[in-house]
Amino acid sequence: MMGSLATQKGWRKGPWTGEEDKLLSEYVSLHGDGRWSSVAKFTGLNRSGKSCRLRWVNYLRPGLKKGQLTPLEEEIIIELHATLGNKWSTIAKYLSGRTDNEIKNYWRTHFGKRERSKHKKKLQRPKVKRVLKQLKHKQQQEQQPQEYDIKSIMSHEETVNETKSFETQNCKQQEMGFMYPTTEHQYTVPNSLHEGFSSTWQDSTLVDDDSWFSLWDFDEPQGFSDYVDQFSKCAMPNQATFRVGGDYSMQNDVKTSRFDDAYDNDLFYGKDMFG
DNA sequence: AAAGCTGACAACCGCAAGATC
DNA sequence: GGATCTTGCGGTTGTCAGCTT
Repeated sequence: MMGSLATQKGWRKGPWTGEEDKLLSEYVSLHGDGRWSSVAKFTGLNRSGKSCRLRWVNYLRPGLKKGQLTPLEEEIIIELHATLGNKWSTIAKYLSGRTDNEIKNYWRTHFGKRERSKHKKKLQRPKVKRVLKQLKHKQQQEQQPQEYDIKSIMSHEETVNETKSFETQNCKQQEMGFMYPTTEHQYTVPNSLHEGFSSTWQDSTLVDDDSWFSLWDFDEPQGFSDYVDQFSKCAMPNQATFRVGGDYSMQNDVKTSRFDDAYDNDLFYGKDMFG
C-alpha cells in the first residue's frame, strides 16, 4: 500500500543526505517520533513516511550503538535466535542500542553461515575447556578457595554429548558461582548491569571476551533463558550476587514465561531500555 | 593493476495488524 | 462494520569498501 503510494507521489529514494537527516531530526525533536506520514508535509522532505521511520529507527535515533557487534552480543543473538527464530525486532529489544535491521544483517552475514556450516559446536567446546583451565590456573595461583567444582564442570563438557544429567545432578547439587567472573574473581553480577546489558558485561569480563562466552552452555537450547531465570530470582537491585544452577527440568516447563518476567521486570536489561 | 569476490550496511518492498474515519 | 490509513516487521536487494586472485 505504502509502496504504491510512494511510487505515485514520486518519493525520493536511495541514500539519505546530511540535510535530509537534519530535517528529519528536527522534525522528531519538535513533534516526537511517530506520525511519519506527516514528515513530508512539515519538513518538505520528499521522503515517504515509511522511509523516514526507517531512517530514524535504524540510523538517527539516539542511543544507537555504532560499530561491530561484540562477541557477547553475537552469542546472545545466537541464543535468542535459537529460541525466537527470525524475530529480529524482539531480539533487538534484548540488545540495547542495536536495531532489528542491524541484527538481521549481521545474522545473515555471520551466524547464518556459521549455523549452516555446523561448525559451531566443534569450535566452542575446546574453548570452554581452555577458559576453564585458565580459571582453574588463576585460582591455584592466587590460592583462593574453590568456589565451584571445576572438575565436574569439565567432566560435563566432555560428556555433554552422551548425557544431559549435568543440569539435573551437578547443577542441582552445586551452587556454582563461576558464571560471571569479575576482575576480583567474585562471581557476582555488577550492579551496573542495570545500566546496560552488553556494555556492562564487556567491561567486567575477566578473561578475553571471545573465550568468556564459551563458558555459557549455548549448546543447551534453554541456556540463556535459564540464566535470565536465575538472575531474576537471585539478583536484587543493589545486591546482584548471582548463582547458576538449579533444577533445569523444572525450568523447562515455564521457560518462556520466566524469561519474559525477567524482561518485564527490568531485572536484566536495564531500566531505561524500553522507555 | 585490474577483475572478481565477499562482507557490511543502508534502504526498499510487500505484507499484516492495529488505528482511525 | 467496512474502508482506508498508519505503523511495524521480516525478507530482500543495492551499493560500496576491502580483500583475494
